[in-house]
Amino acid sequence: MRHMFEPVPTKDVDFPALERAVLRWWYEHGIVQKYLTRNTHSDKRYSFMDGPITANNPMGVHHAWGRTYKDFYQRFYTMLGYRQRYQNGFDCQGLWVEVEVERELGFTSKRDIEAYGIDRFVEKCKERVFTYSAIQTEQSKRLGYFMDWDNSYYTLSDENNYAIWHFLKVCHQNGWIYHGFDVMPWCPRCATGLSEMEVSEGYKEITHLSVYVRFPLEGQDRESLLVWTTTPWTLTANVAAAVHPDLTYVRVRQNDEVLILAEEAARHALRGPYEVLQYLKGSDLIGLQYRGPYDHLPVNAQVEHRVIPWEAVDPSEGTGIVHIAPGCGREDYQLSKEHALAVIAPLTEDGYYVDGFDWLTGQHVHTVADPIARDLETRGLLYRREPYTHRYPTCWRCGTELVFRLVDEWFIAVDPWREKVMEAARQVRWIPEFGLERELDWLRNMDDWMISKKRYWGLALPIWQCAECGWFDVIGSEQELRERAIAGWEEFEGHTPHRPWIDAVKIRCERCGAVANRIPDVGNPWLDAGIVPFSTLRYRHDRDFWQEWFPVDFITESFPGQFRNWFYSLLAQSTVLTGQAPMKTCLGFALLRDEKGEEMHKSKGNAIWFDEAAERAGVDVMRWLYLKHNPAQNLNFGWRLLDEVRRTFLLPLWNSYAFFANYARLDGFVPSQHDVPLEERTLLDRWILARLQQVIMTVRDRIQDYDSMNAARTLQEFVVDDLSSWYIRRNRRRFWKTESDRDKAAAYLTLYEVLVTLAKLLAPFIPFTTELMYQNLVRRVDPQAPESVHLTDYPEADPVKVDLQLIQDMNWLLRAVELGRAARNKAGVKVRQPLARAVVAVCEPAARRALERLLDQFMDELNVKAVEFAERPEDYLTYRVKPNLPVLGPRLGAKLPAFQRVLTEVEQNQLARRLRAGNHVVLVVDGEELEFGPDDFLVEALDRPGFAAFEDRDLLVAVDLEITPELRLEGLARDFVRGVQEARKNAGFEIDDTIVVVYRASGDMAAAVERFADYIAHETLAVELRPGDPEREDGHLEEMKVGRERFVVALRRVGRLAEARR
RNA sequence: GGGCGUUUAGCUCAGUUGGUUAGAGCACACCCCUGAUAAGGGUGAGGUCCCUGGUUCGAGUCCAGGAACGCCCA
Repeated sequence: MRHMFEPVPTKDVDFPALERAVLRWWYEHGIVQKYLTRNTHSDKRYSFMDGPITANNPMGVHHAWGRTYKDFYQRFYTMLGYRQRYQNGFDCQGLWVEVEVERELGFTSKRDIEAYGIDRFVEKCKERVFTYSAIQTEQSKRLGYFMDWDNSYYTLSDENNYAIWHFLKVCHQNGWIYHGFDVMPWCPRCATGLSEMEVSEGYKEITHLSVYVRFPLEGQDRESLLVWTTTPWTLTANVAAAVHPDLTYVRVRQNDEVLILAEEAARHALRGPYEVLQYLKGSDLIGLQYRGPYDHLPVNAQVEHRVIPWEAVDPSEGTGIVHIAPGCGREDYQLSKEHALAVIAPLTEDGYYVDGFDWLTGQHVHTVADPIARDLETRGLLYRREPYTHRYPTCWRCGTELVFRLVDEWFIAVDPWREKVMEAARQVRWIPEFGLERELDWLRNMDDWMISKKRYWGLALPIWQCAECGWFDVIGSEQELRERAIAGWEEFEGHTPHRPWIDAVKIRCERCGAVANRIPDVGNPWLDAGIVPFSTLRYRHDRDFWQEWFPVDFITESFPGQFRNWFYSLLAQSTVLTGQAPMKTCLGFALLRDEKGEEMHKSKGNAIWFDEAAERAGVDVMRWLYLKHNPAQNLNFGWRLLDEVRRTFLLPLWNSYAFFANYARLDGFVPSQHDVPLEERTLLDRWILARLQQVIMTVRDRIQDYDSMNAARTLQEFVVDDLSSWYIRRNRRRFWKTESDRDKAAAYLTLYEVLVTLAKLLAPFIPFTTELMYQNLVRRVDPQAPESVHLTDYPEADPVKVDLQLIQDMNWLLRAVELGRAARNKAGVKVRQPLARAVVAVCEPAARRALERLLDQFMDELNVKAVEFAERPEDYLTYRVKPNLPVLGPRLGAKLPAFQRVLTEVEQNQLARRLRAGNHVVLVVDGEELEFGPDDFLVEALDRPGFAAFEDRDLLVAVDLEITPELRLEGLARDFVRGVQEARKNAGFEIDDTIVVVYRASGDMAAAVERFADYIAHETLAVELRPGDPEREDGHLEEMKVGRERFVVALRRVGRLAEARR
């Protein structure tokens, strides 16, 4: 028993339960640790850099996709003997964490946080990060992800933060860091700006009061530009009016005034009759000065208002003249820089008007639309008002309508190094290839990098600024800060470099000598992630180590978004510090959607959580799904798809493995006790081994090219088609025959080799299932073997076993078999019914040789007693070509009879073949050459009487349909066997139970059972087969019907074959 | 407005350097096989390979122009 294989269950296999057991075993036996250290002394190294996962929530199935790639490629290189770091990373800092903590604490604004205490709040953020990084670690382990989990990096670490300080210092030394302004979407309730991503989540249909307003021209009497806006509050900050320079505008007289607007807009903007006085081009209006609607406010005292050009003006809505308020709109602000316009910022953080706005000062931005409209009306500036419904951004947290607000922020100028970083991007191999174009497009067009955010939890930007004179400096390290600190160091010492502790430290203004404070802003979180190739590779402290691992060989992340986030920050920071890209290959993958292709959302109820998927479907199924998928394509994830993977791949693999293990166990087969040289094995044995070598070569090649999709497809095809559906099915009898001869050993050895090799080949894909296979197949019988499949070497192809000729020959056989089955199918003769002969017509000598070589397989598979080769396919399948009268009638008219005569004279088979190939033919009808196509004819295929044939290009297979009484009895005997086998199964007998069969049959069936009794007994493991009265017997009773024949059997278990054998 | 991608069977997708008659899975119909397989196989039906033009002996594949959809940027 010691060296026997374990039995393998095949009924209702609970893969998730098996996986949990394997997982436990791995960690109990230190397998992961051994995996991590098995190449410690290798001179080959493979450098993978993990993009940090946001440690803010449990893992989703979309994370599992990326983490499967990460694990997969690292496992492959481990099995190839490469030394690696296996370091995972967590992204810790940023608003996303703050938002969740705010939610936990029930906060709604920054004021709540400040009241609570920034220090306590920041600690809460850290806590949350550690909570979820621990959860994600456990989930990743469940995924089978082998990493050095105790060595994970956290972007909140001191080292990561100080490494960014170093980067910013270098930027500052180059003079790239500056303080500037920008206009951004702002939630007045939360008192914070929102990123683009946040904004895009919160669009709603909202109806606003829109107004048409007169901007009276300077020096003209009762003549105005007509402008339209959906945000009346911004009129208080108006400084310009924009027109499209190429568009046609009109001056129109209406009542006692003149209005100017786009010609195209006049019809929908104006109310009542009007008279066009003049047409002009937009460019004619540029430079005109006008009186703004709120010139009388103190803030507008010095502001000049004029008309400027803007190509984006669209006359299909509004008036074709756009009101410009640079302090209240993003494009407006951009235009203010181009045209040197004044910038008026009317709002406080909370959305109230600041001083200088007269009666509006102290009013809230969301309450002033109507008062402003009334005010304009009173002063004769309102042309008309109109409710307007549009999609408008709201805060995704609290639903408040956003406004655009001018804020002061810190930037890194990018123009000085834009070209260099583009060059670095070109050094990277992008998968898919279009990744390069995307990245270059972003790099070409990106604005200066805004690195500040007015929040609490994040990188403390190391910028100290003098409140007196505006001087600022960037601190590059903790040492530098300590040296330059003039106050607050004691307060800070012992804390992480975060707010609020870091804020206590002051330095001396080098320009005016005053005390300089750290600016209160925190950093952009992509700085945190982009510095990782430095911070985690000891760049600041151990350059040799860094040199060894940098640049990294491989990174992989979901690409939508990352071109302007991680990929960007990686390239940018590395280019600034080293002038080169930090990675050699970047594999991007698309988005994970639900089964219908829609985005998964908690609120929609279509989200699938990782834990749920792992427990319901199992992670090997998930991993196979991910690895088999085309990464460039969105993945429509769902239960049906997971089940399909289980059914179409994992089960056939498992059942192949179970077949071997269970029979080898019964036979007491021990691989090491047998040796059958290749040349003594059957053709099928040699064929499956030859195919296996091909598979090894292809799979290695595909993985090395980061093409898991085609590696997986190759393997699946091999497992399902070659191994399960062909090799094992064709060879079953060799395994369950009772004699233990050399042929049986050859079969076992062959299947064993294939399965063990497959376990290793598949180990990086499906680590759990392959471990189960390996433990049973290898470790049970060879305690000297590596302890785990994940400690073995990746298989290498053995050139001796490659046999291309045999593979080619087998392909001929497979094709011929298919045709034979199709022919039987056509005639409605099932395969279980033996037939006297098949006829094969082949043109190619190579094909005939191939089939002759594999003739026994052909005969057995098609259940025929003999095979003949024929020269002329038309002897077995002839064609008749008939005119397609509804088509030809109208065309040929009176020539039709002549045409029909011609048709009977041409060689029908040749004509048919040409037409079936889609070719046109020329026929001479009444002395005229006419061309005809396949649609002009009806082609009928006729079998030779007594035969059924099927052909495909250069190969035809026909079967002789004559069923002699002898053949019929044999067929019935096989039906009887099939019935008894079915009954055995239904009775729940073991495969090696021997039985007594009592049956009742009549007519031909009775004759068949009698005639083939030995055969039946042998096939069904019946020690006794006796006619009688099944109803009165003990045991399992079953009634069967085959065609018109009925029979009843009773089955009783009497012993076990295995006992008899041993 | 610019960039990138996608478009192949009802649905989801493969399709190598241009090369027989364009494939798979799901779904549908009929049939078959099965003591490893609650699996699987065969056949059928289902195609304007988005459109137009070009290169070529030959284009789903290469080139040009266009359309629809998606993502990014403005």
